[in-house]
Amino acid sequence: MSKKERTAIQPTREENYAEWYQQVIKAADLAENSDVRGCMVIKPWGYAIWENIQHSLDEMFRETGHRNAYFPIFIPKSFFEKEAEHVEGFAKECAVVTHSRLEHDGRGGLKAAGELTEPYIVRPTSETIIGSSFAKWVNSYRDLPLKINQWANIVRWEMRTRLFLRTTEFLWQEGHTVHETREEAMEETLTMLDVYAHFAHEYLAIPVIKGEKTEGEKFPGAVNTYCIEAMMQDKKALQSGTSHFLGQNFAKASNIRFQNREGEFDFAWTTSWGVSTRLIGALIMAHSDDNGLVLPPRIAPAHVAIIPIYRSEEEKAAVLDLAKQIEESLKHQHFDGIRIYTELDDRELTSSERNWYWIKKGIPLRIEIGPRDVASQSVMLARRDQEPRDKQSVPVADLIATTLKVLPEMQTNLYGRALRFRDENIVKIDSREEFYTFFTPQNAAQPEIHGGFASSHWCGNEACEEKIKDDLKVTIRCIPFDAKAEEGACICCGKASTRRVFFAKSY
RNA sequence: CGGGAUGUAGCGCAGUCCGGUUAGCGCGCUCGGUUCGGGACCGAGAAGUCGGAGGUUCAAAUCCUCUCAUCCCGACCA
Repeated sequence: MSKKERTAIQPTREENYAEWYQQVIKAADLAENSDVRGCMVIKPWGYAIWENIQHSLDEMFRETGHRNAYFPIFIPKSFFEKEAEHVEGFAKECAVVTHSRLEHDGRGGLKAAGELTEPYIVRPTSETIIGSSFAKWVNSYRDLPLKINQWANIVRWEMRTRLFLRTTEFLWQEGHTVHETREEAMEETLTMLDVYAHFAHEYLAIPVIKGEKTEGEKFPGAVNTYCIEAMMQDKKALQSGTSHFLGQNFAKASNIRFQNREGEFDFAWTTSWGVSTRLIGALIMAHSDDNGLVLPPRIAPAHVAIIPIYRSEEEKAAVLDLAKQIEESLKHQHFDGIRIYTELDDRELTSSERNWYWIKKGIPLRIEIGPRDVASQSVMLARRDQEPRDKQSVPVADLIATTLKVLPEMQTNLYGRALRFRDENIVKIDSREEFYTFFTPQNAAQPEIHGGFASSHWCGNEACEEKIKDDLKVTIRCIPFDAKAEEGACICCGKASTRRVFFAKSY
């Protein structure tokens, strides 16, 4: 009780959250910085998580009537200029291609040559380039709705980057749809937000709050932006996905028109929505602990690490024999429709080293098999959602049944844990003083640690939002959908308000 | 982009203030042996153009200038 256990990750979350986050990524070997400023190399274990995210989401997109397509990475500058707010929002973070070739500079190096007549922007988002195609594809109301998704890479020249959370280049999906009516486009916008929320809940085991962004926080060029917001373990908010109702703004900019049922021309109604590799950052910060990554089974690249333990060659033969037999039997199983992947780790390392290796990588289950187990025809089973030394002996005959029972149980357990944490850290605050105290760090040395989410009244005035942002670096994360109509006073100015919104510090 | 810090072996660091033989330490790695069910131990060994460029000096990891990268704080950021 008294002696503190050594944790696999140092510092701990408590000691230095930002550094802990970096160390978890390193220990799990998810990604690393590259030689290109702000860009990451996503390593196999991290990329496999992204692929799982892709597969699961892609099925949901397909089921909701979307089809995948691909559009150019380069966007002519003139396309970009068509939507004024859009330009305003993205201009400061665009990579611009101005030349088409390299020539020898006569000093042993190369210089850019072949200046383009019109510069290309490396896509920071694709509304405008996709819009130009949509304008050609849409002629009649019979062509609608048009529901397209693209999996792509994006470049935004951010000043400050952090692995997965904000990188110069990142991977994402962007849905772009075109509709005949405002109502239909709005329905699509909200449907896709639901898909994201469902995905976060069911696969990432992360509870999210669905809501609408304020005028100040919405997507440049959108009429309405909806989002899912999640709470990380440092109690900060992470915007995990957005869905935009674009009205006719982009249709007008890209000239997406169709002949309606009366034979007249109408501008179409469009939407766009996306989630990115940032979700991996959310996953890390929602579940991981001081021993490293913790992965919900439904998104984990592999589910069971099998760790044979032996001394002599005879022991090795017997133990490996059982290990292989177990691997064989497990890897054809499915839980929740997901195929179980195993990792038989017989590297020449001590068993505890191999054990800790997989703990740090967040694999849901570890199975240790030693000579004693061969004799008793049982194995030791350890769950990543429990302490490293909590293990249970399971007869080989029951192993498949136990695995199939435990994996979904862990998924539920992780969600429950995250939900409890979040709800414990959402506080209704009605006094301005209390609000300021709540968001003022207790310890100046660790300004990261603060209260959580505040559910407070807001009058709807942008000036109040701005004031709170300036004073506390706290923003309105969203106006939640499930907010009940309620009389109250704005936390900032005291004027009448009709509903609460969520305030928090965010990533 | 502003303020601060850091950059020395694969990783983590000392050495830099106050310039001086052959640049150290821990982990990791290789070889040999003992170990192995909670991050093993003993012995031997390999590995570094001190982030890069330029300068000062008889002499630079150390001083000066510039530059690149990373981290933290800010500004910025669907």
